[in-house]
Amino acid sequence: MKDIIKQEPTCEQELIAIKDSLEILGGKWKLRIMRHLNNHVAENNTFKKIQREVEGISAKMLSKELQDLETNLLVTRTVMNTRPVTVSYAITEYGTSVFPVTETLVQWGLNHREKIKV
Amino acid sequence: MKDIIKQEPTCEQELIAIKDSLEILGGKWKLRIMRHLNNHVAENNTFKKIQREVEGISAKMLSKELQDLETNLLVTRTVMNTRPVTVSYAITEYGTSVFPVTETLVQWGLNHREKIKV
DNA sequence: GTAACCGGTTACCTTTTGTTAACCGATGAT
DNA sequence: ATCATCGGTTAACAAAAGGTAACCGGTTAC
Repeated sequence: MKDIIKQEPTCEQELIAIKDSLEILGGKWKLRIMRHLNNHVAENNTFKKIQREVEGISAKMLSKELQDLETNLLVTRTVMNTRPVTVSYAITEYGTSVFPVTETLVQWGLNHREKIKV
Repeated sequence: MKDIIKQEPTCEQELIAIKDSLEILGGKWKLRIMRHLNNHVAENNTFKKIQREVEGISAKMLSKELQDLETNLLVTRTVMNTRPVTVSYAITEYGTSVFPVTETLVQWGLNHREKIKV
């Protein structure tokens, strides 16, 4: 007699959902990269450009994080036929679903900075 | 001639804000603990109870994470004069400001699970 | 007295994360 | 010919995060 109505998640399911999210988006860099790509969605985001603008990230980490994001279909990697060859990274349609997450983190971070200033 | 109007944060400021947030809320456990305390705000959240309900966390990690959260004024620790002594952890007023963050992560996690099921 | 529960701490270890520096082949600029 | 730029990879290493197990004092139940 189960209804088709979507059930509210239980508390346990919520904690599992957070765990799932953090497995894909957790760590120091992924959400920052996602936000950057979202903020520059119309541009040509080459490897070096991302590395310059996501402050502090090393080539090795950027390479690894972009691969992870590509694996989870959040980002695409496109080799451009320019000379010299450049590679362009772009957020996918699905990747834009991460926006609310980064947005709440931005807001919380700004608010927290205000708070501790006092 | 600066206006008092609140400025939109620049892209760089946004990335810094995310970094700030993750320094306080990042890692495997903090957001899960915060969500749990938020979901059980009316209850007596003892150490053991939290440990049972935030699945997989060890005493060591729970102890450390709760201390970190307390330091950042997101959680309070209260020793109850029960016998044997129990300790009750509660989310602070300020701690509830983290709710939007956990909420977007819950939603994203649930949605992602749906997506990869297909 | 013995065992179990509460709320942890400590030491030891592994895994993950991250850094630095060197190096690669290709292209383009001098 | 030489050097710089792009887009990385690799190796060696250090630091941070996390897990496991033993242990602590105190209390209560048997």
